[in-house]
Amino acid sequence: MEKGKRHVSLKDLANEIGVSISTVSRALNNHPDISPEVTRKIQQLAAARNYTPNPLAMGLLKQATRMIGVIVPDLVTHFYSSIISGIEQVAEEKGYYILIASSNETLQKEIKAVNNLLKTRVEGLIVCLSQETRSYEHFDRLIQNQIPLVFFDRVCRMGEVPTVVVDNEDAAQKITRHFYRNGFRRIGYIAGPDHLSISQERTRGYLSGLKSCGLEFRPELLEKCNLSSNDAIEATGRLLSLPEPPDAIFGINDTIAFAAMKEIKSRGLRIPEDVALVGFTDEFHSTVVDPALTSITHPTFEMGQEAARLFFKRIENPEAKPDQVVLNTKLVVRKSSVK
Amino acid sequence: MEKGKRHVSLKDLANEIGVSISTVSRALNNHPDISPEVTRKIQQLAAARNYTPNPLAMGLLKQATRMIGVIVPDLVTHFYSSIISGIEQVAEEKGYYILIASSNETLQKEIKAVNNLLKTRVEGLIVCLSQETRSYEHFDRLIQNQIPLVFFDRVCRMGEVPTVVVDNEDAAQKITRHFYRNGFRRIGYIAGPDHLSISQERTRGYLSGLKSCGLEFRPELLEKCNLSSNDAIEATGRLLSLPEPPDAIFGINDTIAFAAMKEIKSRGLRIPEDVALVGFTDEFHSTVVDPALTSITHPTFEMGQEAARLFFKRIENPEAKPDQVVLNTKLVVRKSSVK
DNA sequence: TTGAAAGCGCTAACAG
DNA sequence: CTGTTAGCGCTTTCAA
Repeated sequence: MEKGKRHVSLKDLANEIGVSISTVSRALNNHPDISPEVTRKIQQLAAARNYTPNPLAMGLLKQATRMIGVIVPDLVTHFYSSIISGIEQVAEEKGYYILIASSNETLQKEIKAVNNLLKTRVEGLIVCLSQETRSYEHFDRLIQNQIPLVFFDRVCRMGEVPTVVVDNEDAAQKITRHFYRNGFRRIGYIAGPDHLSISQERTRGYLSGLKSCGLEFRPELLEKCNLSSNDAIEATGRLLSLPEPPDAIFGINDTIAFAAMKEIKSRGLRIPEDVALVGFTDEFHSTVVDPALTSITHPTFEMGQEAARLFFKRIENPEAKPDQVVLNTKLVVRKSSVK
Repeated sequence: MEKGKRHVSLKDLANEIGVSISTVSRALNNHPDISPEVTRKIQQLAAARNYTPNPLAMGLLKQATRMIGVIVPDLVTHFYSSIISGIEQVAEEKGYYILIASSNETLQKEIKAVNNLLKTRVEGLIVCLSQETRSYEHFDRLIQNQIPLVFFDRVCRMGEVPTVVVDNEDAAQKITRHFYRNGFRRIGYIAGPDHLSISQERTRGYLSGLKSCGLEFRPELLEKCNLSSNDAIEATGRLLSLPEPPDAIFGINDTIAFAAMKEIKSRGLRIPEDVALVGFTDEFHSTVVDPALTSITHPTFEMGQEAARLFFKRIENPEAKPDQVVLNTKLVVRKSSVK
């Protein structure tokens, strides 16, 4: 290996042994044409020299980079990092790498991430939409060009693109009924932006949950916010300032549940005595807050795994009808919602 | 562009216009040799056809992939994801991508991650050691081969490798003194594995802090644990079961601080009345737990930025003496440590 | 059984 | 001003 070069190439091996590059290539691929002894010798040298095939060269040749782009709304929320871990696990098994980008919940950065990832020649994308995203041209381009695409959690273009979601309507219904069973009657709900699939579905579950309990829907108890902590705090404030404030609230995700908890406490109200609270959060954080938070836990790691599996299915069989995987959630009851 | 091909190449453009590939290449690079009108025409077509240079080809040619490998102990802790965001931001400015791998706190996966990332021809690595790592051959190989390497938070081979850390000794001293000032005298400390730089340094700060307050060091108040939640719970248990248990505890990181909080509460003890608690955590989680947790906050995002900057410095000037950046922490006092 | 040559997409030295 | 050629590392015909 010449100095300055950090990786051994087939050429280096070929020169050292005194055979041609193609012989080395074949030997390393266990091609039957090459004599066993030559093969052995070459493989030994390759191991000794720490040879690994250059993925750039392979990529050029095969037009396949073995890289998947993953776009999430943010990196620091446990929900997404856990999903990423799931994706990574399955990808690794297949010898793929993932390139992670964050949209920061903005459409602009999402579009940029799509473009950047495509520039790097990822073989396809696994995406959770940003909360701002309500036009989908940047994804339609991919669909037209047959670039493998999978959505999870916040999805669009279902039917054209494989998706992994949880049964959001069911989850929201479970929460509403749980409140009812525990004696709460003025059930408030802090939703997200209307155009998000998860928000719509959970709102639907909230409404049908109320209905099935024989409760009337009161518009003032349904608050909306963008998914930021600050906005959620304000939304909670509005609910609590109502002439007849709710005796129970559920927040559409992690961020909102915690924000609501902060705001309730900061007003000197007790949970669950004055206001019960349920959120969508993970196991760990739910138990560390006080009172422990009743919550819908997502099977995040599995969501990631499933998304990756759908991705590979897509690569292997691009023409097949896209799958729609729906995972189940679990309502874990803790102190925050039981008087 | 032939069908089936997902990306336009110089050749495609060249054929379409009827010039040579090199003319197209030069035009796109604004080479002065090419006539202005030809340049304009080519650039227009390239834009229309959505041409982007193939990074694989460039990588092959230039022997530079513009990718950085990042290895962290885990992905789901806010501390690391926030650092990653910082790295990513600086990398993006330089037109670099990062490839993230998790060691899962094990040496075995760390070694594997190093090898895998090198296989993909990343230009170098930015790493936080796993808690198990006490032998460094896998990094020495990189150092010998002049492959750019930066360590952050948990570091080794200082002097040979640029590092970014916080002033851990100072931080631990701050905590100890804070306890003392607030009337606590039996100050317990839950450390991590001995071989970790952060653990050593914080222990040193704990000891010097005690000394400067005129307190005697009691060995039974210094507990060790691996950095898992369960182990931290046990360590806390041991402290609390002491004949003379501590009236204040500080935990070496996020995970441990939360675990300690759980264990203290589960024994029916009050914070801070029975036991005061201080941790190393981020802003957000510190305020959502109850009581709000006094803590040392790391400038995580800046740590990431700084690590990336050191990395590029290394690439640009491989011979320079490696920098050792030390960032400051802040003690944010909340309810958990003030009676 | 092995080698030579072409080609994946790109740049740069060399010709014209 | 533009085209030809070689080469980055690899696989795969085609020849021998």
